[in-house]
Amino acid sequence: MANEVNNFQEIISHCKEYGYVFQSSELYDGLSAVYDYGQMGAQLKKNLRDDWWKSMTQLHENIVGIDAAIFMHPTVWKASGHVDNFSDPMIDNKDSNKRYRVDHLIEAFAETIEKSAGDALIQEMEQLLAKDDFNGLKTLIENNKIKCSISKTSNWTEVRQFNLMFSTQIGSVAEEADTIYLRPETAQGIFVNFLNVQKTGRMKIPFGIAQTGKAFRNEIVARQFIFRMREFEQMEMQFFVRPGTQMEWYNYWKDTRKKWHESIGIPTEKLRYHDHVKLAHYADAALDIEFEFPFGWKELEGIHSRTDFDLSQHAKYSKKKIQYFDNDLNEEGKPFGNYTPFVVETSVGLDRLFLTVISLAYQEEKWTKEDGTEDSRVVMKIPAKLAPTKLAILPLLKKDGLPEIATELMKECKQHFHCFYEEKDAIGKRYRRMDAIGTPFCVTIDHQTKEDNTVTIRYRDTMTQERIPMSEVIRLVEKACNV
RNA sequence: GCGGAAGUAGCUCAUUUGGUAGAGCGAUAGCCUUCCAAGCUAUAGGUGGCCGGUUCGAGCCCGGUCUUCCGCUCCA
Repeated sequence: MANEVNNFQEIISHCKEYGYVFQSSELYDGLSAVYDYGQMGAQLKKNLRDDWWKSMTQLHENIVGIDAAIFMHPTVWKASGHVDNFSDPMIDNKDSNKRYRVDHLIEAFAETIEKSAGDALIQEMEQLLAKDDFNGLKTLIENNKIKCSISKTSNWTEVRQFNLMFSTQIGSVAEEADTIYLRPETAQGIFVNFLNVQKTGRMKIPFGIAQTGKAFRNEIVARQFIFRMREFEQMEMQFFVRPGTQMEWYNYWKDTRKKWHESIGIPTEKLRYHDHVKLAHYADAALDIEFEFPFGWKELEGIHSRTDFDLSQHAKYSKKKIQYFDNDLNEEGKPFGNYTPFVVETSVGLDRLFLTVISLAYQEEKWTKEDGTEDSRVVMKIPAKLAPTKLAILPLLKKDGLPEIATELMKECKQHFHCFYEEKDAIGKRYRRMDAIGTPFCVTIDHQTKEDNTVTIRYRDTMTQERIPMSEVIRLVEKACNV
């Protein structure tokens, strides 16, 4: 099986051709950086999500799952810092491609001119900023002939507000300024439910809350297929720990999460850690688990030690006490008592994980047949436990009672896992179609089946086949899919 | 967001200087077939990304727009 190719463009085409990923609203020319999952993709994505969910909740007694709403009280985003930190008007210089915050640009200029004129300028700027008068700000910059410090030109774009968060209005009347944001991260839904879950679930620290769900970011540049989308799905878990033990848990999750990625078939050499040098305002340690995508090493999952920043902020903004009473005894034999727990977060992008699996699975194979002619196939070597369809049931011929036997087997197998039945076209063609969508097993019903109830099972990855009793099919497939 | 390039059937492409679109593969239906994209027959599928302009006439020229790709920039 030589000449394996792994080209990103081909992967994208293949995803479309076989019903994995479509561009959103393609009928209307598409919507930039938004994608839909097709009939195959939706199932693969669900299988990934289910495996993660199981690994977090079912396999950890001290982690529970929730499903928080996308809409949240607007104050949540003030407390989290999202409103204040990421909504400043910006302007670009077209010659240097340098982007400036408008207020910084004007303030810097004001310091270079006479003080009274500078003060007047800043006062004018603040009035315009308060009114969100972007045209006025542009005019102000032009009238003062403010130049870019790099290109020394005044060739500016329009002033724009780069707001990370999408917003809409709640209620039937928009006038109340009840602006609601689509969450830019799922984490806050966990933090605001910390007390609910801890009390009703009688959770003892350390414990975790897991959640999967959509998040929305109005990215300025969103490219590279489903790697960076405006609407995407996160799978994350916030682990609440006693202050001072966060590094211990940070290291535990760093290790545990990488092992999980390996458990779904990602080779170790394609994964690496990347420690953050510059930390976000809430973190005391952070790293990415990176995967070597076809376009380079990129973040797949983030592990952040978020300290008590989030819970403290929500306590402050809600004016409610968000603490935990720890009855465990410390070295002096006294309870640890009340404290605000620290948080270690694991946050993986489900769409990125999907892309990871797809780009590892996609392979073009070429070989020389026994008669000397060339042959080839495109195969998706998706691990059996993740594959959207587990088994194809194929009568060798469309007559002699073979379809009847195959249909009976189909009826039985579909109770256990996703199957696909096909009697059209030559057997080789059907095998290739199953290769293309990543079905790991095909069983073929032939004339011998009528004699002794055996079938041939054909393995996707090796293209080899063997004869097994028909009664063994379900057990064999289930075993392979639950590894 | 800035600069550059591209857009014709599901896919890959053709259509000599403007004269209202074709092929291969694929798909669907049938025939034939005893295990890796075989063969035969038939059918479906395009207002040439979209809008406008020039022209007697535009897939082809011009403008705008949308989407994609490449480079730069950004990514809490």
